[in-house]
Amino acid sequence: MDIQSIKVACSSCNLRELCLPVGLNPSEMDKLDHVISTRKRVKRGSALFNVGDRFTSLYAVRSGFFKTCVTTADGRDQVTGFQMTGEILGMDGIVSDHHSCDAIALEDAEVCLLPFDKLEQLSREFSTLQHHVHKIMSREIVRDHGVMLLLGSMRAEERLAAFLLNLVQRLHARGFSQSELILRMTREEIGSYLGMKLETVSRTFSKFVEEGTIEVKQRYVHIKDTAGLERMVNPPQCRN
Amino acid sequence: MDIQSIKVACSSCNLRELCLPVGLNPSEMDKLDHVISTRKRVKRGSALFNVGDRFTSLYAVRSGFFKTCVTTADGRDQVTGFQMTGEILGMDGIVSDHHSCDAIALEDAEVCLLPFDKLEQLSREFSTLQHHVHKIMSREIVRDHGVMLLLGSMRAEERLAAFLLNLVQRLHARGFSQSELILRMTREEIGSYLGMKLETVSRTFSKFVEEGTIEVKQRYVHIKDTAGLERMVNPPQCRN
DNA sequence: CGTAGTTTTGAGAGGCGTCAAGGAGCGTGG
DNA sequence: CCACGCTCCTTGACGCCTCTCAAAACTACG
Repeated sequence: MDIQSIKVACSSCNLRELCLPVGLNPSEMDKLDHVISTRKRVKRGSALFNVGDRFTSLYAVRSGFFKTCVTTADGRDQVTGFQMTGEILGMDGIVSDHHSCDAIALEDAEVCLLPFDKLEQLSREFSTLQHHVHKIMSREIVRDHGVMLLLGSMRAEERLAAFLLNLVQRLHARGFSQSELILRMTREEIGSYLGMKLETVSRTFSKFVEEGTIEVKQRYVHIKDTAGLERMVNPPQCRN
Repeated sequence: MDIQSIKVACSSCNLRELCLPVGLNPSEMDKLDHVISTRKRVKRGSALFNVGDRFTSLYAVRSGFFKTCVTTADGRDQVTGFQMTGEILGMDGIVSDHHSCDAIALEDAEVCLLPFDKLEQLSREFSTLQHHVHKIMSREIVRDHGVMLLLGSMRAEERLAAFLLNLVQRLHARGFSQSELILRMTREEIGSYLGMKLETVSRTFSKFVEEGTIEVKQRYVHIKDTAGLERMVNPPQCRN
């Protein structure tokens, strides 16, 4: 059987509570199964799609970890997000029928293809799915606004604290620890996402370690003082 | 007649080439007219919606100028965008049924209400509108990614140059000059959007004036050297 | 014409970037 | 099993860009 086109079904997927099908009833789920039929493997370091690729479908991360990034004419690039299990990729491509960012797998990954024309067609048939698609796009917009806030008005420590808290929170929602995580990206990629240089990321990690807030061993991070990180992001007593 | 609920029609609106109805045929436009029936005036300085307000509809800017901004717990806020004629506001509210940012009119404004349930209903009836709604949301996502790039990897001069170019380009698409504009926002609001302090914004304006790239008189800006600004954003010969 | 809001400009400080060197982890091949 | 090289990470020294604080000028508006 061709590994590139495994037959799959949302209805029997253990991610259905996280992914596209949340909130659908069995009959709706059944219809969705007809739309989502193929998976695709992406090797670590290779692209799910690149800037300029024709947009045909959204992708749901089945396993693995992705980054999306945009690039300037002069070669600087900016990581715009990290996507994990159950999250949806590719919405940037709808507006112009072509992708406007690269999506790179940070570890061997598998995605479910959601052909967009079929998704639209099914959305016209039942409003639950339609509204759900709208919510997913809206969530992305709200998330982006949060990143803009981070980039526009936080300092290095606050950015990294917010980043770590966001990561563990998402991992926790997937059944992982609230206090331990393995970073799937390099310091440079973290820095690109947070608008700082990799040296500053490294120094800030070291500072957190000195303060006893976290433990770090390479990609492994143990958050010893969640409240401490939260205080960094939202200083409680400077409210005016 | 109540000024708060003017009967309106997309089909006879002079913004139909910029706004929601682009690409619809006459019969589709006719259906859209049944959904979009009311306008609302918003005075300069007051809010179209605030964080936490219940989300019921999108808004199309009919006239005037808005900013949207998010706020941290400790009172810092970040302008996430400026919206002008023909642009759509409110998509942040879909995901949680409540708005996650404030939308403030920077000058007396008028918006058309697009009740979202009716918009979804009509979207299910014809795919042109459905796809168009998706495109509008996707465009917002792509725009946000651009802002993230700007905030994450550009210096003050590049940010302001990119900002001015973006503004005139959008104004030009609305029939205004390619080289002259009136800023509707304060230096502080520009700074908040671009992730810099108002003093830095002012200094950077002054620098551009000294270099002869622009003329500035308060809110009035005349771009004398568009190519010069473009060179600032995309340095041509530093490619690797 | 006075007052509040906005903008400009200056001086000084500090956070983060830049440049550079060294170290740790990991896969590959002998 | 160890050596080697590669990538990634850490740490230091220094400099610059931007922030902070402050004062003054300008505009708008009542």
